[in-house]
Amino acid sequence: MQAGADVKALVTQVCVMPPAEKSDMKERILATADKLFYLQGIRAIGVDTIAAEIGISKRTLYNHFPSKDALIAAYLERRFVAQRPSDKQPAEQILATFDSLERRFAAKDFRGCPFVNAVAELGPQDRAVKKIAVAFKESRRLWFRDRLNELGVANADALATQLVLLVDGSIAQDLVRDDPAMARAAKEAAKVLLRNAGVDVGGDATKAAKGRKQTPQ
Amino acid sequence: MQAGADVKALVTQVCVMPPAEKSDMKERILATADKLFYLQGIRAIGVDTIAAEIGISKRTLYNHFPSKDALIAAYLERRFVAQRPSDKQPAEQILATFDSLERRFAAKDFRGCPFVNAVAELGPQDRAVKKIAVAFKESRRLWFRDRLNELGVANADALATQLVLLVDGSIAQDLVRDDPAMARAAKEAAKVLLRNAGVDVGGDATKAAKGRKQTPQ
DNA sequence: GCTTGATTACACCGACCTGTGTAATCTAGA
DNA sequence: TCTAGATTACACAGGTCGGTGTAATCAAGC
Repeated sequence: MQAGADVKALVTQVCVMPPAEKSDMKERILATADKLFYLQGIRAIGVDTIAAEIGISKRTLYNHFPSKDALIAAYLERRFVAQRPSDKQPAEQILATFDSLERRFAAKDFRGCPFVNAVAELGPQDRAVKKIAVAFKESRRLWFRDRLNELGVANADALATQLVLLVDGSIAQDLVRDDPAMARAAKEAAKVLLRNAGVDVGGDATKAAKGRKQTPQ
Repeated sequence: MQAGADVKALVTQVCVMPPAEKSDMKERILATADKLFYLQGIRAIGVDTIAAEIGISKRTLYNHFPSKDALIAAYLERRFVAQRPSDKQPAEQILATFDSLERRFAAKDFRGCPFVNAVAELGPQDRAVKKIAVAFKESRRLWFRDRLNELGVANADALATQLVLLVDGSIAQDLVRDDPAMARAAKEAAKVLLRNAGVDVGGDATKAAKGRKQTPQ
């Protein structure tokens, strides 16, 4: 499956359906699976647990999903949320990503990146999971790249990669340390990288510069 | 358990014992558990599998470890390898970290950070696992900070945090993408951050600067 | 009323899991 | 040779897991 198709499918799912209507059983199952899978882990949660949490029979769950694997795939696809368009300046949008990250870190139900976690849990053998995880990571990288291109940055592609490293790095660090400050650290690093690429991100361009001394070697 | 104690225990374990001697059963179990846990996942591997892989009975395994949890803890503690001292310049040491990372990414048995994976797999409820994961992450951060202090960098602490973000970010990205270039991207970003802090990392200090035109390095 | 489809309860399967109990066997050292 | 500890095979307990089969129930639309 491709990134574009995933996003399109999701947008259809989210936007076309009347919002309050269709409290579909399938959606209820997915929402519950999402909560439990994400918070407790995919392997840690059995289908019985999900059914019990909703108050339905296991048979009903299996009427909507042919297998747990299918439920896992649907869970990840549902997590593949498209970034909503913004009218802010590209540089602000990029930096706002890290503010949003910090807010999510502070929430006590944050448990890292569901895609990375799924790959870590299910292993590289699970091609389907890996595929959607790659698609998600790449979609975010391309989002950064598009913003950088809007800014006229020359090496937008390489810089976009570096920015996603900061995003995923802060997520991994927060996962083990529970420290939302990781997002701020990532933001500061991002500012340096952007400034170095000629982007005006406000503040003094040489603010953090010049550690005391260093010996030329 | 503390980071310092862990490192000390490990150094004892590794250095004091004659290398070829002591093909201890305990060590054989640990080595096999390490391979299987790391490559396939902790939850995916049962104690029977480990025993069968070595060719011993499950009873023997339980004679050396009181429970699977204890084996998991020992596995992670064994992974807590101390960085060996280097005579290279601090800046080189820092950058060499990313070269080493790239080499490990290229190996086909690389499966991300065992500590992050364990936390992702076992969940935040497992306090013991989380504790050692935090200790490991912090020890690496402190290693960076020490090198930066040797360089006389002013905000060594903040910069060290940013560097570990790049390390963990590249690990997470490589885990899902299988792309060793993530390590190079992290290294380039690290160079920019170091340069911005006044560290001489070789190459033109303003080469990548200023948006528009420049040749790829 | 009747039909159709969704949902229900519930038993059950085979597989795998961690962990234990036991009694026999092997091996190294005094 | 005797002893003590490690290791063995093997059965088994008690549990969870994913998944299925079946027959009853419920609700909506014709």
